[in-house]
Amino acid sequence: MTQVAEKDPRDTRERILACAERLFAERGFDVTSLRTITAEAEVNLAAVNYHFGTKDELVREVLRRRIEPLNRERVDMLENCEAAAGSEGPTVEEIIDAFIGPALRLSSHPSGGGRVFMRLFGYAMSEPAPELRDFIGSQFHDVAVRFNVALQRALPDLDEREVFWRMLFMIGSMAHSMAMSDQLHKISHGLCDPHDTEGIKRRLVPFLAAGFRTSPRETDAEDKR
Amino acid sequence: MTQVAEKDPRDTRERILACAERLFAERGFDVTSLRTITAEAEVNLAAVNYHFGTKDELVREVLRRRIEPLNRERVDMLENCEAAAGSEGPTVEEIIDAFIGPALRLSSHPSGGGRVFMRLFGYAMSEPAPELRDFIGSQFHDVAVRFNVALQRALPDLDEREVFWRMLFMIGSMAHSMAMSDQLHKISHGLCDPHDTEGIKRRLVPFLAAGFRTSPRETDAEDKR
DNA sequence: GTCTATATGTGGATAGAC
DNA sequence: GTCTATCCACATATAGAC
Repeated sequence: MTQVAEKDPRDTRERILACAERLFAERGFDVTSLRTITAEAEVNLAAVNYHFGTKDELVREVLRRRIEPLNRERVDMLENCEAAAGSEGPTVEEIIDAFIGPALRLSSHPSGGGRVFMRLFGYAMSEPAPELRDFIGSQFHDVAVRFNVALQRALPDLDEREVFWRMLFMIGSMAHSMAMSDQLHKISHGLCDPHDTEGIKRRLVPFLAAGFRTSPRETDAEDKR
Repeated sequence: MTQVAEKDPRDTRERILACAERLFAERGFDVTSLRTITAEAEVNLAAVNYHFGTKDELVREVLRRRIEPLNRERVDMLENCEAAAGSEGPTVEEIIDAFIGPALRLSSHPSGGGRVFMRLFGYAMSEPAPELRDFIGSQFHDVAVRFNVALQRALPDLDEREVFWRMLFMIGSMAHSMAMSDQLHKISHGLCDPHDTEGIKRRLVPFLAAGFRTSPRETDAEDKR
């Protein structure tokens, strides 16, 4: 009957996930050993294999834990602004914001780990390991399709292919901005503050919206040879 | 006096670099062992340490070998279009093309390795290892400054900070398009051909130019609170 | 410059006691 | 669920003969 809570059985598991996330973000998946993770989390080495089976499964769980709620929020935001917009549909800015906003918001969330994941996220997007790429691709497939449809509707001049390309550009600029977050301050000689996620969004959304809105005429002309 | 050329001493070194580049791109720096590289290149394991000292130095040399000529070409193109444009300076499109064109051209170069490096390049940009990040940053520093100046001149409405952010977005979309090149075909259900580097450029340059040209008014308004 | 052999370290994973 | 002890594979790097 003391005030000290008895050990939550999920505590170990959560501590492993939190430390793994941070270390993966700082150093990468491969160079971070299970020994480093368990030492940092102050849990036993064997606990990882007990809770997650293998290191690969731990990596996937670290990613899944953030990506799933993130993508849920994206779809929620998209549906909300679609409902609010009525028959003419939401603007390009609103759609882009529904895609980018949740990711940037996560990174400024006070509950630790968000900002850490921002880097991890940007990094994981271009991880070469084929199995991991496939895993990440599968996590994003439905959302990508959902936003592609919404963008095609908002931009009737663009065909499906053109929207795909431009979404790739959008995801790239977002992921890169996130992956570079800790380097940016130095590179820009203090001019850009990577922690200012509001500022990033305020700059990125109009930048991308202008890109999406530009006429595809030039490319079409050559495609039809 | 046979027609078989005697072994070029640089041959071993070059074969190591070529195989390392390909394997790094396919699997990542850390998981690719020197043993895999030397087996593939059909050279002795110890040859790596003889020619490059350490694995880290091999990694840097693989990157340097492509980045240095790439960045030279970028600056050359920029200077050429600046000279041709006269006093009013080159257009945003020309500047963006000078930055992105050489990278995409490298990827479609017939001499093998180019397309491979495209993936490696996109991947290395967001590699978390701090030493490698610093190395890559140092390789790009001068070029980044050079293009920042050129873009500021072409876009007098933007201040240095805004140009920095937009360059970050540009680099992100470029690097990501390159890193994703082999996945894109699948994701888009065959709609997008990642080998079509001309097509990428034809889509990416107008997309980015429109983003760069968009008015920074909204962001300024809030910055000045 | 190239090879074999090896020193030396570290990794992931598991068996089995508690 | 948690721990210790350990197995075993594989890594980088080097010493020293050719």
